[in-house]
Amino acid sequence: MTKAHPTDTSHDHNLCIKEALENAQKVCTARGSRLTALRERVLELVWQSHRPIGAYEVMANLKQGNSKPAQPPTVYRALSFLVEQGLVHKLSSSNAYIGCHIPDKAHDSCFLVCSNCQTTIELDIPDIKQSLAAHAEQCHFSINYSNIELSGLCAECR
Amino acid sequence: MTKAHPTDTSHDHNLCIKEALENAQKVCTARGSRLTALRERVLELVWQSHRPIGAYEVMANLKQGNSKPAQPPTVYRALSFLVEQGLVHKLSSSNAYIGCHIPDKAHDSCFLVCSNCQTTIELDIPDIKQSLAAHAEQCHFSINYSNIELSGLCAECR
DNA sequence: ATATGAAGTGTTACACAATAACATTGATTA
DNA sequence: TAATCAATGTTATTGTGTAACACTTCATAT
Repeated sequence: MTKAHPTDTSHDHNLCIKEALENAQKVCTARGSRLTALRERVLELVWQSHRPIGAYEVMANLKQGNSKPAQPPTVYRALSFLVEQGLVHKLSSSNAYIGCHIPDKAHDSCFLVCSNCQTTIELDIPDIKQSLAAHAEQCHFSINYSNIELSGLCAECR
Repeated sequence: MTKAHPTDTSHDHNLCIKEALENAQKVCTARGSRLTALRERVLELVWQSHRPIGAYEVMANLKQGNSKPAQPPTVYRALSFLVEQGLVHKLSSSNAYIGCHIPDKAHDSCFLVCSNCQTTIELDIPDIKQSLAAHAEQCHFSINYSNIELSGLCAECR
């Protein structure tokens, strides 16, 4: 099931961020990968945004905040790391990044992106992946990675 | 069902292209939209490519061929028109365009993209769309447009 | 036929997205 | 502590897409 969404005023999003960062640390140490200060800061910025955030937006926020400013390659490297680790997903239809709620286990997700407010919900839909794999198999095609982005209107906006 | 793929040597792809162009004309006149010379030429270039083709690649091919050279806005406008009309789909994960086999009726598709040879198969999967809509509805989300891109290995490459 | 407005295309310049290549710093480990 | 590799800094460039305005072509009504 999906956790409360950032725009959901009924929850403390700061706590949400804090949990995500702590969880990320746990995940990384368990894997022997390093969540450096920069990477953690970028992850924090991604989580702070209430909608998918672009790389240049992350960069701008780094400059504004108390962090050391960074150039595009630095930001992209941090984001790539986070995506590799499954801590963050990239939405290719908007070139934007969003924090992952279930970074522990590898998974492909399905995203519901509101075309009005950009609020984005991540769904875990194993049954659909099964079904897609079956369809693909009929064409003798084997799926490695699935990118599913659905746009429409969220509960608030419709 | 899916038509023969461009890389399938058992079929005459030129015929394929010719049919697609004729069909496009039919569709457009039926709708009262105009498939101009430029738009038709761009559509032809998209179909000629044996894999999804980028906007700048289309532009380069226009310059090379006997067509009048064109600037980016011109090419993007033509491509946008073709996408609007459903004659062409855009793959957002690769910023590339591919001809649609079933332009007559509005539909969202699912694409199987080979990560080795970029061969791309378009699947029509109404059952999965149903299922996705049902999942979305549980979050009070209504889907307008679905973008499903699956990468993996095609029959040839695996 | 021809004026008129809308749709389409041309052109220039620019904004946004991403990476190549190389220098430097920081963290392990022999 | 020297050597090594991972991470970050830096500069420059490539790739993707659009804003804004000029010009042309097409459809239609008069």
